[in-house]
Amino acid sequence: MDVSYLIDGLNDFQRAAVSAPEQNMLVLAGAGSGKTRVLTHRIAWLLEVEHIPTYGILAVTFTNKAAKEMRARISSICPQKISGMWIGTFHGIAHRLLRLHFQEANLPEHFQIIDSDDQQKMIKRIIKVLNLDDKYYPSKELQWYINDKKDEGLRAKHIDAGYSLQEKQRLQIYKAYEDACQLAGLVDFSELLLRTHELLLTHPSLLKHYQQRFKHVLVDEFQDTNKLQYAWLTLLTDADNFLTIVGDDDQSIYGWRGADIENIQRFLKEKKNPVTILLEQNYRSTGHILNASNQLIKNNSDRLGKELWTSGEDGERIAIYNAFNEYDETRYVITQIKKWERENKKLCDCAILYRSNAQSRLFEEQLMANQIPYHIYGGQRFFDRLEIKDSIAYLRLMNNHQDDAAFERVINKPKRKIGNTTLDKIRICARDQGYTLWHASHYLIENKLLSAGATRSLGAFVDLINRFKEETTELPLFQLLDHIINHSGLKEMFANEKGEKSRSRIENLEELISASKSFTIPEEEQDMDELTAFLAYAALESGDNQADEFSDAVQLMTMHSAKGLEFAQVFMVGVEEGMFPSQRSTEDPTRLAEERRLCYVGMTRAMQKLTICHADSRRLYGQEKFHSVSRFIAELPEQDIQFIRIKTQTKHNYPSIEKRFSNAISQDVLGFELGQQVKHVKFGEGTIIGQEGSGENSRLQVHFSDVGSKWLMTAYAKLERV
DNA sequence: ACAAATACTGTTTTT
DNA sequence: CAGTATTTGT
Repeated sequence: MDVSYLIDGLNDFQRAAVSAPEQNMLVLAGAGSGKTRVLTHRIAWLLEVEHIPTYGILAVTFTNKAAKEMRARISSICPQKISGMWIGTFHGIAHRLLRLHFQEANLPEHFQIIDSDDQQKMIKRIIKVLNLDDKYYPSKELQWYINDKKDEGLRAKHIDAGYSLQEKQRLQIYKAYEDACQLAGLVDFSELLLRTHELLLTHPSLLKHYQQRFKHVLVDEFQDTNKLQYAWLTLLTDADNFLTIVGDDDQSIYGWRGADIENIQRFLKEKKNPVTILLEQNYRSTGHILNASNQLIKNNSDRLGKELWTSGEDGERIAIYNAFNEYDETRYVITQIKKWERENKKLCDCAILYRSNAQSRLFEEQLMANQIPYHIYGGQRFFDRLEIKDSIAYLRLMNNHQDDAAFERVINKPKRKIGNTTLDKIRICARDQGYTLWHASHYLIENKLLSAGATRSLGAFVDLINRFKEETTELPLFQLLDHIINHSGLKEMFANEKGEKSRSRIENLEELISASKSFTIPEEEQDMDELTAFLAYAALESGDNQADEFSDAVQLMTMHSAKGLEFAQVFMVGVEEGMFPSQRSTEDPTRLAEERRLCYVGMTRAMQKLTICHADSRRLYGQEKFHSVSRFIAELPEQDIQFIRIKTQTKHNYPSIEKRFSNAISQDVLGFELGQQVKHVKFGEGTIIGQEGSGENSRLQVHFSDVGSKWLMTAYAKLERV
């Protein structure tokens, strides 16, 4: 059979990876080295050449987006083989296994997935019900604690509190949370993985079955795996089968949420005869960008070692712009974008990358003011919206009456006269009797333990849910949702809300119904009923966030969310000590190294043009902060960068200084004149010695006796005439 | 049960 | 400073 189409056009190393014999393999794939291509072609190779059946392959990713892309690309290579192949996220695959083996996993048939919001609320309730002070035990911290332990594979019973009272109480909360989830049939994100791991560990025959089935397990972005995910993968491939991991230690930027970079070394040490293949040829960026990125990342120790190169041009040098303040930074970026636009290049090829989300605000404002379309990534996801979660909660409660998280959410939404007093009674009863909230409600009603009014309201709620269930048993999903939204009072409640929100909420509800209408059960999950599959979809899939990705707009996002993307022109902004690296990372070398990797990720997003900005001063938390240039900028080699300075000269063909002094300026620039004595809040007294631009964007050069000459934005510097 | 006042807290995010 | 969370007062 001719399989040349699988390796044609690949470089030697890519080809080696794709056509390697069946073995444990590490593909160390640098940024822009054609990683996804290699991974998908490798899978096609296994199918076509090694004759692995489709069900013999398990491909794991972190995000749904990546899974979707992989599926699409494999199917474009060998369309007839795609069905039946397991491609999914860690959580998605774990969920599928738990559904298939819910009994062995000790879960109720209609168990539900809760997101971290629900999880926090559950924990909060448990802390309260245990009579612990939430001052000493903030739910957020406990949530962290619990997820941390789960990610290490530890349950409450595995942990020894020693003599620490605090640890003892934490464990008590952890335990109570575990019990409450078990009772209610709820599984949080970490639990999906932990449960699956335990399922395989405690059922050797099942484990053996999957080991024999999955001849090859392939993992993308392996540097982001945590301890539990590693254990999961190695357990699954601890037989006559193989594990292929693809990743880049230099792009590990999720250590703070448990990703363990050591997993790569662990793989090399623990797996049988692992072969390493390096992909270093970069098909994305120019020589200057690559060289500078290489130099930067060399400042990290403990790297596996990798150096990107290109056969392409050196390109333009990296521009380093030293802004006076954050306004000037924004102004500069916008000027550059306008210039780009004038060259008839596409706005969507430009990205503004920042370290923290808060930095997007000024850019939004100014882009809006300049009528430049933009798109911000990382907003709230569709299924996370309040109105959507409320509607889904009704679905969940109908599907599984014991779902405490859903119960809490909708019991008094819309208002049905069930207040805190009644709710607390239900919670306490549930705790004392070991019941779920639904069960406790029944108990309280039957034993007449509530006031007449409360009994009536609570009874009405219980009846409502039961009635819904009866009325909708035979309805298709979208009609079911439609029924709930219209008859629960939710729609009315949102419609009566004041302001813009009301309209958008109703729109979202309608979109939810139409989403459910077009929802189809994934092929590999045909065994699930429609409702279960949809609920899982709502919990695990964020809902496509970038709906308008086809519109031509400047892209704004954090450097974290830029990973995996590429843009012709990239602006990295706020590259200052204290911002990037962030203040909190500066003391700890491990975290600093991660910041550096993040910088590396940011830089390697750029294909042609990279601009790095830093501002001398910016307002932060209501205070003016003075930051020095980021050490990362200092680490870039001189021959690859170019410092941009604002020209004092009349590059825009303005009249000469003297002329401007006598006419245009004085009215144009808010009444300041050359030679005028002024006072600045921070810099003291000085003399105006230069001017540039006009109106909002005009700048004045002022010579201060204390700090020398500075360029100031006229509109923001708040200069006082002396 | 709700609005208003006050306190608090400021990386990064997917599932 | 600005946004959220919690507490307070009616």
